Amino acid sequence: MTLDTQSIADSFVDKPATKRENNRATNQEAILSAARLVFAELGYGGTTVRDIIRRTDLATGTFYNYFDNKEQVFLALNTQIGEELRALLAQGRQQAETFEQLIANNYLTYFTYYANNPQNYALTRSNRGRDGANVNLEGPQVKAGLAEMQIDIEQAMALGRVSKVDAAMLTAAVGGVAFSLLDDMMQRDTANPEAAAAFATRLFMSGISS
Amino acid sequence: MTLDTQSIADSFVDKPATKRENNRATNQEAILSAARLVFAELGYGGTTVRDIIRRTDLATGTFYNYFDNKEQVFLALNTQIGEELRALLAQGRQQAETFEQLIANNYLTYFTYYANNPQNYALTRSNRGRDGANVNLEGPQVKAGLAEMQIDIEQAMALGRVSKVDAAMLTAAVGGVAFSLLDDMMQRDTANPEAAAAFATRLFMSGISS
Amino acid sequence: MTLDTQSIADSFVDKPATKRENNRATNQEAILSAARLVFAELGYGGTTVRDIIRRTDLATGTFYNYFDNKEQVFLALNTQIGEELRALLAQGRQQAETFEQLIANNYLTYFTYYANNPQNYALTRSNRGRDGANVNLEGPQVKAGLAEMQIDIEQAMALGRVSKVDAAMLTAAVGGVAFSLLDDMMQRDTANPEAAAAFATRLFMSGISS
Amino acid sequence: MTLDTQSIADSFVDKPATKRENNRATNQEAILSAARLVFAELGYGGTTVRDIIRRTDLATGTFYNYFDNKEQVFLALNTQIGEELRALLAQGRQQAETFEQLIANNYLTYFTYYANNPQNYALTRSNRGRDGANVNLEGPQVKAGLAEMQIDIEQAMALGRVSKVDAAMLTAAVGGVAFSLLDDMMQRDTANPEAAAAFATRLFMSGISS
DNA sequence: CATGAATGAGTATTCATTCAT
DNA sequence: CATGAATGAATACTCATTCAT
Repeated sequence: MTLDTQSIADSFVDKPATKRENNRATNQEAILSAARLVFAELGYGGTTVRDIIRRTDLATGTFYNYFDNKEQVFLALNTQIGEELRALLAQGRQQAETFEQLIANNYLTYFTYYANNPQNYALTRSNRGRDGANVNLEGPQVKAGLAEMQIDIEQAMALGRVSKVDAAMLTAAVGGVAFSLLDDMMQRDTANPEAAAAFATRLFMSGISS
Repeated sequence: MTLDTQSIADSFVDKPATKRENNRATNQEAILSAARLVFAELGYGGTTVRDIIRRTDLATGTFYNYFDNKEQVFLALNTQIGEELRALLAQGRQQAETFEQLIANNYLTYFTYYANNPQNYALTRSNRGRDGANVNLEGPQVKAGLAEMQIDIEQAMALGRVSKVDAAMLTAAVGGVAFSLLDDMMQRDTANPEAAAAFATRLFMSGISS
Repeated sequence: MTLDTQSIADSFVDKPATKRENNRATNQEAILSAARLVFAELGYGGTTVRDIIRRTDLATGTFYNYFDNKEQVFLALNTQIGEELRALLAQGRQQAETFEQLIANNYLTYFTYYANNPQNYALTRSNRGRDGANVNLEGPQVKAGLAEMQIDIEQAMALGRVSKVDAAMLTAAVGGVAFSLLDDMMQRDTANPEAAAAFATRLFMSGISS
Repeated sequence: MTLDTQSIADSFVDKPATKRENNRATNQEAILSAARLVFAELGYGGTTVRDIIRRTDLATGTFYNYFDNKEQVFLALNTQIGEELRALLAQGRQQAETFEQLIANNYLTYFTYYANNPQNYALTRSNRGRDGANVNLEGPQVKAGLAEMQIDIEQAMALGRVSKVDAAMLTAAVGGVAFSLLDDMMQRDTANPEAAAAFATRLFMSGISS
């Protein structure tokens, strides 16, 4: 976290960060960091702004200098995770030469990411906004990620690397398996991303018939 | 549901309910019905008891003559749907002679049920607040349903009808595909349960490799 | 209790109690009896009409056929105890030939009554009305009892049986000692009305100077 | 109380409170002051937090910035009075050289205190709901005060200044007479603490026999 | 900008009382 | 008269947000 802040500050090379700017970045990061913990613990609905600010050495009013309300912090947090993860996934797809590699890379990346960031897993699982949207399946980041994957899937179909089926359904299925196997993996005593990825890949490549 | 209504109607013929009993049943149903709508619209966390009874011509206090609190109505609603659906699914599995039939029957039953009960779909998609639990994946009814399915899957494996793989993972995958294809189907203009079921079945039987 | 009801019914000799009249007396007594217990347990403020009726096999609505509200039952209960006790006290005073006897008789009667009726003691201690009145010291029954005692005290003074002091103060003091020694006695493991009465009598007759 | 006010005023001179600190003290006092009035009027049970805050120009939520609930304000109020009074009483006993002086000092202090603070008298007379406890006789402050007095009484007995009797009973009697004579005094047109104290003292020293 | 007290709308729940049956 | 469900006013308490310092 210190690293992040540092690097953000460093990027203003020309006009070196004044004390104030530094504080601004620090405070914002402090709020995000506290929010990540609290959302993971109490869930979105159960979390209050005061819960977040309490885990900070800031005052309640200060929160509103950085975010409009609870939803915005939550969004920022999810955007952060989403972008990070989507970048990793896209990279994995680009390096794939076969459809199987594409699938395998993506699952391994996905399961490994959360196995290494259980904090973010908990956050992802705590989702829900006033509108009843399930961020797990419907959050803007997830939608974006699935849309990107669907494009690559369609491309693979066009290239004949995979039999032509309903691309939307296939994408949905890939996502659904990802979510459910992730849950299965995370509630086991020791997470085994490789096993989960292998299972999912085999399923998509050849099914499970005997 | 049609059956229920019918049997209620029948009971008026044989043993006419007193006006009071009648009223009691009517009110209970009114609350449940209103709750179904509101939960679907606002989600579990976003729903207040007042929201529910506002959609009723009953007084606030009356709510508490029927349910202890918001959670209890939600539970009642989900139990109702869950039991109904699980019964249908179990029946479908029992009638299956091959693993493919088992999978196919279940998916068709599942997708058809929600296609015919969009109201219940919306409810199922609304979720829990406080504890961050996602009813879609973790509600007691869903858990029970998946547990039942896992038993049948293990049996199929024991009988050699399907290759032996990690039963928990397979069950999770079956569930994940169900949820994600359901979402995909429901947000299309016209739901096509047969297509979704066929897609899912083929996926599990032979994968999608070209 | 059965005796009471019986005797009330018996008093209508000419027009022997119909089943309904009998029920009316029975129900009223059932409510009073339940109320006595509940008030003693929960205090006046903590008691609800439903608490009372719950200890009865009557329905909520029935309560209002017998009493206007909680306060009225409470009043009825206190009136009952008050009249009973006042009668005993008056009798004791009438039999006294000296002032000492008067004091002694009254204290012994008073302490003995509550020692034998701890239920009523608890009730008496639970007092309070919406107006903040302390029934212990200010309830109408207590006021009446003290007024009666004051008359006898004034008479004793007129007869020269006791030195002339402010009769109101003396009456208040007699009452205050009664209440405080009663509390002291009731919270001991075994109540000793004789000891308490002896102490109080000696105090009023000759003080406690060495 | 005069002293307190004075010292608060003094503190403004030396270390002028910030406007915020000042306001905080003002609000706290406003709540306590309003509570004193309302409790006196409606009794503890009859008082609601809204009743208190309504007599203030503060908002409902503000109450909870200062006190956890109704009970806490009540406690604060009683603690305040109790400590003040107990200090005065203890001082009076320490200055006494004979048992008569001890009794006389205490009664005079007690009656004078309430004669000068009728507001506090009313508060003291208001009482507890839920548990049926009578603050007049059983509040923690009163209990503490009586316990302190009992110790001094036992000491006086040990020193032979007063005949040995049951110390608990004697303490209870002293308390009972204090409460009842206080009530008697306060409901007269003009309170006469000296007369009440003289009466009580004489009673305890030599009784009232002719 | 930071602070943290003040605000007051909002929510769950209770309970005395009424009234149709 | 008995019943017990319906009523809705009332209460305690929370929390997002504002704003004077």
